Amino acid sequence: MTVKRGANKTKAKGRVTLKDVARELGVAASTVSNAYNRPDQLSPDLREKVLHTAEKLGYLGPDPTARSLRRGVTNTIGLVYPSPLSYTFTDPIAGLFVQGIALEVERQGYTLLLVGGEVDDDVSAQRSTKPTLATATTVQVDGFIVHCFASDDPVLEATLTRGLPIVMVDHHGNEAFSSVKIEDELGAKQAANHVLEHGHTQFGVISLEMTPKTRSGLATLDQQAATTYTTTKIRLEGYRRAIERAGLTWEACASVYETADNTPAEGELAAACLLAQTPRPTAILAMSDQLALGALAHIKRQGLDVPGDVSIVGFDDMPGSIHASPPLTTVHQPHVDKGKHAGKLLLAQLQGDTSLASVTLPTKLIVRGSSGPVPQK
Amino acid sequence: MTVKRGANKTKAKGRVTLKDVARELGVAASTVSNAYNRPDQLSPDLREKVLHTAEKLGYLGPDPTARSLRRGVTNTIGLVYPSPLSYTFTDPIAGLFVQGIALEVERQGYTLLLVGGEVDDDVSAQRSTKPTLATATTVQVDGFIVHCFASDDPVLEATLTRGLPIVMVDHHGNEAFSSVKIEDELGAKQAANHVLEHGHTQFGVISLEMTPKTRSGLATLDQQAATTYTTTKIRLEGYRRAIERAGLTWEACASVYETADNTPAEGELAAACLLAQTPRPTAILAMSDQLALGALAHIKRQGLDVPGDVSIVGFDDMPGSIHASPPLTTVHQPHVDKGKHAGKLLLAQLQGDTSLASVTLPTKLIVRGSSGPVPQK
DNA sequence: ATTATTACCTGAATCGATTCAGATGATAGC
DNA sequence: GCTATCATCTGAATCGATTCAGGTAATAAT
Repeated sequence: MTVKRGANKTKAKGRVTLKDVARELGVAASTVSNAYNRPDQLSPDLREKVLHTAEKLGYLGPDPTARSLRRGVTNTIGLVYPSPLSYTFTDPIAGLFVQGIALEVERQGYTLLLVGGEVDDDVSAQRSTKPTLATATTVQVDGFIVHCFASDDPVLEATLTRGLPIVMVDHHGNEAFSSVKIEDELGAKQAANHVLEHGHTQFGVISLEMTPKTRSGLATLDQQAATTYTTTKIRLEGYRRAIERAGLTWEACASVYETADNTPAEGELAAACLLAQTPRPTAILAMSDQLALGALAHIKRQGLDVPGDVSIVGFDDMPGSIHASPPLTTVHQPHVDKGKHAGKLLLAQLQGDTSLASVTLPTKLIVRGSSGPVPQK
Repeated sequence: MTVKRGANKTKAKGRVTLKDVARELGVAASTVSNAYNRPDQLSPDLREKVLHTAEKLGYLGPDPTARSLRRGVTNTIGLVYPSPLSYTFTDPIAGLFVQGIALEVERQGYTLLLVGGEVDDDVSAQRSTKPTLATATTVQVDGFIVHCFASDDPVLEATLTRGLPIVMVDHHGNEAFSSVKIEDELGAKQAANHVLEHGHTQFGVISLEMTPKTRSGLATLDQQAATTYTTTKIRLEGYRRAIERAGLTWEACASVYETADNTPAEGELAAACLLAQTPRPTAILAMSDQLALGALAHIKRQGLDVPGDVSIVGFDDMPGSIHASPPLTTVHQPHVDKGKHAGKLLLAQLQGDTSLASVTLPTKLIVRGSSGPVPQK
């Protein structure tokens, strides 16, 4: 790594404002404003002069903040995540969702503000000696798209107090907002049924976080029942219902491992733990492809064959899962579409539509190479 | 897909302001402000009353825009891309870069505003009947991180006119700003040398965009020379120098295909075209893994073996490349680190550091399965 | 008992624009 | 020649807070 340093230009001290331009030219401030915002309100001549003087004086154009204050509009949409952005964007599917939102809102002139949950470490603790409000309450936006799991999440609450238009994403059970979600339960059932049809009867479930205060490890029935993250809860139920519907008993046939992070590394830990159970699961149901891919890596490293010894079914169909070896069987969900719908719904609200809409997108099982019949013997 | 609609709550009409709270309580506005911003400036008793009255009246806390105007600070960093966000986030490495930035700036209380280039289609043309300034000029931020290729890009120019602190990323040749880049030329040389060492003498180069107005197709020497996107230009030079250094002639040994988008689909087109050249290239040098992966897919579909018949070397080492089959040989660049350095450099400027720093991060050749000796025959 | 602190609170100025109801003069209509 | 219309431009109000130099009254110091 190479680093070079040099001197910088001196920074402009006193800022040039619209008023300065007006004074210099002997015209009213409103005229200068019009030169920028309503060219038809003044003679082309004068406008030319205004623009020219502005340049001469180093006026950089109307200050966006002042304009927003006066107009009452920011042309910005807040995309809120419960976790720090540095974690959120660890997951490749975050980008797809952003892409979808952008597809809808960008051409309407909106920009996207990323708002992450609190970073909790000593550095931020030190920062919090200053009186800080949750960033969600201090952010300048016209509306929010909230990607949130738990109803009691502080970030969510802070966001709600803003009284701005909101669209909730992947959040089940709160009918007070417009929302976009997927068929989580159906998706989980599809995954489980797939391996059930292949004769599997022992399952290892790799679960996403169940509550905000989470740690890696096997989850007891009680812990499972205490799940507050709605997506996790519903997928878990999907797995369970499918398994029970097949005449099996959940407690006897499925071990559930709760992960603290949605990362391949956690998937590896989970797999290691689940493979140590007796009887050993022959099928792994993972709530995300990130986890599934980690599990896959670990299992192969143990010298076991996938799907010969163990079948794996993921969830999300993230880009890359198709390239795994073997390619990952997974439950596809339309990430980009989710973003598009969220954007569309928020846009409608911003344009005054007060009706409340809820969109549920379909999931689809994609059978690839990581799943197969239960091993004989 | 399921859609439900229902009635929404009525929206609050006249907004409750700090002044309303002050009036209701018979105190000065400054006191209410202090209740929120400097609790030590008033008695706990009164503060309690203020907060309570605020809640009673439905006051949502200090308006962020007004606060920003007064304070002269937004606590927001603009991340500027030359292309629309909907395209930018098509590339998985965009997320990694965001992650890196967030890692640095998030805990300092900054949020990230995504600013994309102009969407140019009929819809936005229709929008432009309104007098709109480039969004980069209307966005409320304290500073910019600009990810930009061409020096003459209008988005870049608009950004510069703001007179705010800036860090340029992946932009070579402009020493007037702090910047973060990678060893692009070295990386390209590493890629080319790798296949040269394996005896290859016929190359197909799959290039990224060379200019803003670009279209897919073979690029003549003139077109290559006219490249304005600096990253493309430098990588191209790297390939070329390595090849000439090996005693080969660029024109005779390398066909260059320029792609319009950095997508696998374009990579496939490029591969199709390059394979049709005579003599047929035995090694493909792609300027991104997205392109390389597309090429790989196409070549395998043609019944050719990689690396048996054709070697492929990518660039970027994006997540997923390792899972390709065969795993992709590529030039690794530290995406997250790039973000971190950009964030750090901007933060320094925001804190008053006026020195100008330029960081160049190393690249590294990662040899995996997609490259091998030149086919005998 | 007098002065110095301290704790708590207020008023007015300010941040940088936008907006809209007019004022002014010039042109057009009859 | 007189009114109506039009094209330009201006002034003042406003958006919603923050800040800082004081002002009081109560407490502490001498």
